[in-house]
Amino acid sequence: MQDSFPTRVYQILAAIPKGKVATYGTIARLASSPRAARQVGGILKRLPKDSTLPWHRVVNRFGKISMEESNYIRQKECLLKEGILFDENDCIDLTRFGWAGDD
DNA sequence: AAACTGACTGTTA
DNA sequence: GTAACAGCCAGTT
Repeated sequence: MQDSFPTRVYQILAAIPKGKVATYGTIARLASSPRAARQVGGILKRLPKDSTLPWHRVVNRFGKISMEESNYIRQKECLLKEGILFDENDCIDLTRFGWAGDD
């Protein structure tokens, strides 16, 4: 496809199965830029207000939410609501909930 | 157009 | 085992 990077990220985001999470690296890889993990975060941070994309399904490679506290709480709530569980360290078990790009 | 920034990641110290 | 450093690359100013 010829879409620009953010567009690809949006489409990948929309493709994350409910109850799964993707790391920035995974999304970057699927967006054909394996080293642009950072940029994925940059895009999510500046997501358009009218976007209804499941941005909350994106965490860092440790399965940990990587943002300031206010949004952190909001994201965690969303994930819990989708059946994603956090361990005592507030980390998601990526071996269980991590999305490999194939459901 | 050039420079700065960052919701990451992998490697070294 | 934790802490710091450096690449990375696309968005923003």
